[in-house]
Amino acid sequence: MNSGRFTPESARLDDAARAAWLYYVAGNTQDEIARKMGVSRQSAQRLVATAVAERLVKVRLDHPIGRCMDLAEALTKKYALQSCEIVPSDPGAPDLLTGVAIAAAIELERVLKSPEGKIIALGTGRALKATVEQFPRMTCPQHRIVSLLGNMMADGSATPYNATISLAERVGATHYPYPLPVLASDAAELENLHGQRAVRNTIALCGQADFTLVGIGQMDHSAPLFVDGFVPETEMRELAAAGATGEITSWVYDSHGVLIDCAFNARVASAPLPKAADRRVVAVAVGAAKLAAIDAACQGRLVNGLITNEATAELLLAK
Amino acid sequence: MNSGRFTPESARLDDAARAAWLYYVAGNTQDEIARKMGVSRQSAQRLVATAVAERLVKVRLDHPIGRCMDLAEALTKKYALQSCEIVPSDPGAPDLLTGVAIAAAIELERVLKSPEGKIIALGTGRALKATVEQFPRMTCPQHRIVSLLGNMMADGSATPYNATISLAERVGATHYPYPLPVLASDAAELENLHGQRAVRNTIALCGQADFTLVGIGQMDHSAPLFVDGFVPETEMRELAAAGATGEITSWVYDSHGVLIDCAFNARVASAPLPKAADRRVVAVAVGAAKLAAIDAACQGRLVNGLITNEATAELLLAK
DNA sequence: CTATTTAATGAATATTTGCCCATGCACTAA
DNA sequence: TTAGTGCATGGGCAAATATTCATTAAATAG
Repeated sequence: MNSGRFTPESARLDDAARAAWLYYVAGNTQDEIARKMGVSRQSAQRLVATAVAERLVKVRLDHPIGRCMDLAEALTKKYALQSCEIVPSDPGAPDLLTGVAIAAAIELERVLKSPEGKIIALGTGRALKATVEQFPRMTCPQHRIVSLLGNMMADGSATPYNATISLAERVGATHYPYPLPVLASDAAELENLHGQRAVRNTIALCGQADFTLVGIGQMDHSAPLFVDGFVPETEMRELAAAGATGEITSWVYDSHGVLIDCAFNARVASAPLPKAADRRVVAVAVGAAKLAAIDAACQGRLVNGLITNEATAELLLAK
Repeated sequence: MNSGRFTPESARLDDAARAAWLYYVAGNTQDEIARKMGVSRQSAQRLVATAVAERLVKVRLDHPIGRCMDLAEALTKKYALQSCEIVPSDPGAPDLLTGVAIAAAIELERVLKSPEGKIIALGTGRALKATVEQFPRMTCPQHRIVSLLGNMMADGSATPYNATISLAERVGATHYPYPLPVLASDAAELENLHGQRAVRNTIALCGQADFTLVGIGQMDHSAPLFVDGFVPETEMRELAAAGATGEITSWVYDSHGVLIDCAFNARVASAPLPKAADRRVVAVAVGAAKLAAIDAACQGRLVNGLITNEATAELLLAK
């Protein structure tokens, strides 16, 4: 079935999807698929592999693993969370994002399935990007998806960890990107930027969000803010000295989850973190490096929901 | 790590879910899972197999083709078909023939790629014509292509929906047109026509066809037989009164797919529809107007293969 | 306590899958 | 037209997975 008749690219994906269906849904061997589709066994293998690589194949596990449920309950109690989801860890790869990404996608899906139009606010980062990649294509134009912060550096270049646009594309919703850099050069410029009408509107939407999904950044040498080049090493050291423990949408907080009153936070252009306790603000974060940052964010009620994995959950409870 | 904390059964499923998670989400080999969970490789394999058998693992294909394959499977079951192919619909043009034409051409191509000489029997109509137009030029003179019916009207003029000749030209195979009108004026003339040596030979070939591809005609006011002028309005009304639901190569059948014993069918000059269940008889048909006709043809086993589109398939299943 | 049945285990083996590489075909630029 | 480049193809083989089967451990009845 080597249909190269229309656009070759979409035909290739069509065939890949078809092979993957025969493999995963119908339970054929690759040999049978090869015969049925009229290609060689190796080609059939490549088609199946393509479908996986292109993320056409989504696997999810429909079983609450007892250990994870226990951990979720314990964390909910410890931090007075509204929701907590723990996925199994791979002991060999405790920082793997796929698992939590699937869980977060399922959570998000639940919100987006609602027939009433909702406002979804998203942060940025690797965890958010992985979440959106797990998201199936669906049609729900009734919702609005808004970005909590920009992903531009001061010079206008962008980081690739933008979740809002990809998610909005997948679900066909209207979306509101955040048309500012992450950091202003000083408080005066910031005021100027925030004066723009479109920006004010976007920030207002963020405040009304029915569901807010963010990542959590640590503030050590492996900090996303530092690694991605938003903050130079000198400033990182200053922040560390001021007690900076973690960061959500660039707002830096201390070990109790209280925003630090400092020059850096005065330059942060992101939307304010939602205060209202009745809105769902969920963090997706995994890894020992983020431990203190996650603990602080939960303590300080910066978030009221957490999606993480078994290994991280155990460390949090041992803290 | 075999947590035997609660009932042994739920612990077993917990372990199965965990193993499946490590396998499908984290991408471990069963060997690695065995080491991590402290069991033998075989046990790890059994855990993964258990999770699949217990349907804990849900695989979803995030591609339009996936939906089509699900529909194909459902239709195959509903009508006990040997083959079923569903192509995506364009919601804006649900009756567009291009998609099914490509699918039918691919199906045909597979048969013609065989090195042994095959006999291919073709009907007529817009769907068949579109199919042949999608057919690539190839050289396979080992096959014989035979027409299941004529396309002349009683006065000798021809409709343009002839597939046999164009297909034979494209592949360089010998072909056998059907040198009769669609309808004889009465049973006596028909007997006379069928007595011709060439006609008898052609009909015999049709009976031996390895692959038969036909269209399906509806029998309402938009019926091809009526629109193309083979049947006058008065006779259409008579046929409708007799329960005529659809038509394949002009043989008219009722809502259960049983040929109607009537004056019209007694005048049909086309080759008999293949009876043998071991020969592949595939219909190409699309559109809400043809719904009842397709349903009846499948029910009555007039065909054992179906090529249609998503929209039509959904309507058929809802029937 | 023993005999019998049942289920679980891992060794051995068969099947299936993944990957590398030589080959050849199509396309491009000269 | 031709040489060059890239890319899909399928053979061959190693790795991974599934299955079979004999053995052992656990459960149950007598």
